[in-house]
This record gives sequence, C-alpha cells and structure tokens, in this order.
Amino acid sequence: MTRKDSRRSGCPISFSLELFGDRWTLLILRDVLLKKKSTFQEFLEAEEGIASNILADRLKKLEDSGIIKKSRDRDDRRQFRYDPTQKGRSLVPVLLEIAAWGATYDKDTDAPKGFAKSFYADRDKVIADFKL
Amino acid sequence: MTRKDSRRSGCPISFSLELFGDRWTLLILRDVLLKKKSTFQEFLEAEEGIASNILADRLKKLEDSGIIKKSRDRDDRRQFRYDPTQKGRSLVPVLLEIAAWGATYDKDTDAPKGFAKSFYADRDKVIADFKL
DNA sequence: TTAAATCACTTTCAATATGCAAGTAAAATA
DNA sequence: TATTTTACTTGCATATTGAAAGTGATTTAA
Repeated sequence: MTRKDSRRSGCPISFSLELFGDRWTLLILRDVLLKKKSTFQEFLEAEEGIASNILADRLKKLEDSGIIKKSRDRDDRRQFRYDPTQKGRSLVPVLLEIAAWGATYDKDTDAPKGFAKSFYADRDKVIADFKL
Repeated sequence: MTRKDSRRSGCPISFSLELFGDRWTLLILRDVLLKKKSTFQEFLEAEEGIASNILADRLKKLEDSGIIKKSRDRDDRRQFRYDPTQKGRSLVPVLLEIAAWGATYDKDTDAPKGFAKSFYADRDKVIADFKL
C-alpha cells in the first residue's frame, strides 16, 4: 500500500500555492471574483494577455479543485460560463490583500487612489463590499 | 526614447505576482518572515526541497526588489544572512491570508488547530502577533 | 438556406524555466 | 594542514510556457 502523495508538504501556504502559485491563476480569479467576468473570451481579453492553451489548462484545474463551476450558457449554446463556488469566493480576501500590497509599493499602479489605505483601515468592510 | 516597460499591466495584483507569483518565492518568505530563518542552508532544508540554483535566483530577485537584505554574518564569515526589510515585513498579512485559506480547505493540514478560525475572527491581532 | 463569424477550445513547436547532480571557492574547524 | 562547511555556480535533461494556427459546434448575416 504505497501512499501516493504528490504534495510537497503539509504547510497550508504550500497547499495554497500548489493551486494558485503561478503567474496566471490569481489573475483569472481576479477577473472571476472582482471583475465579474465569466466567459473564455472575457478572460482572454484581459490586459495581461494570457495564451488560450494556458487559460484552458488553468480553468480546468480551478474547476477540478472546486473553485469555479462550468456551465453552458442558456442563451448562447456556444458559450460556457465560469462562476465561482463558495470555496472560490473565499479567495476574495487573498486577492484583496495581494492587491493592497501591490497598490502600496507600485508607484505607477492603476489601483484606485486610497484603496490600500482604506483596505488596511478596515479589511472586513472592504472585503464585505467586494463580496456583494 | 522608447519606454521599456516589462510590466504586464498596471493592475496591483499583477504587480505583486510579478514578484512572488511562482511556486517558491512565498515559501522562502514564509521561512524568512514566519519561521525566522536567515541562511541559505536553512532555506535549503525546508521540507518542500527547493533546488539550490532556484533558491539563489529567488534570493537575488527578492534582494533586488528590496524585500530582503543580504549581509555577511559577523561571527561566521562564510555565511550570509537574509533578513526582511520593512517592505518585506509588509507581506506578513499576505502570507497569513494565504495560510488561513490553505488551512481551511486542506483536510490534512499541518497548520495549528484553530488557526484559520482565530485568524478570521481577528486578523489584526494575529498579524500583530506574527510581526513581533 | 447557405456562408461567414463567433466561441471554446486543441495542437504544434520553439523558447524559457525548473530540477538534479556535480563542481568551485572562501572561510572555519579538527 | 587537511577536512568540512557554506554559499553558491555550472551543465544538462525534462517540464512548462507562449505564440500561432487549426478544429468543430453554434449563431448570425446575406
């Protein structure tokens, strides 16, 4: 009975990074969770320019791990929708914390003026606002 | 005057990911910030098993971006110390938020029992405790 | 009714990044 | 003085990424 365990360790940070520790996954989740995007095309159109094969791969991994759920669009049967699950929505605080850090140290950020400051002043409030 | 801008976008999340959006950087920062490790050997010994060339590369990038500072050990001149700057310490909340998420969804986590719950109950308190 | 678009991918292949093992140089220890 | 320790670097095989083109199922336009 050889236990096949592909995990690097039992560290919760390592666990998280195995899911989103790469250049693209959190950008897709930004679009899903903060920008309310839901189709393949919308993700492709993001400013950062993800390649379609990488996007397909990441969407599949996110679906496999229960972060998003895929469904066919009722009005246009060519399209699929990718919507967050509750597990996915629980990543909003992670995204906002990362965004606040970036907004703080990037002197050329596109983040709204005062975003980091108000986030650090009352995290729960900003998080609650984004979860609406 | 061709403006050389290697950034993918002005998004603060993208900015952050360009620094630590990979499999290893945040694990090194976990060791620096939460486990108080400071030498090359200590980082190499982490359970996840980072390769020495990758470690050297990441430490250089972290130093270049002002997250850690490198200095020679006064007592053992063979060794270098890698210590966090203030900018580096400001990543503690990011690490804890990621850890709390991982601890919540990993049914086999090594995180202390109750960690996620107490973190979500009072983020500021847990963050302050780790910054000591 | 048919042709052209659109959508969500997949495939191919070159470029880049990662990982393993071994090697190097300086400083400390036996 | 020889060995060990520390912090790397180098070489090379493998894995991942990225750009571009292609596919098949709808949908829209003519």
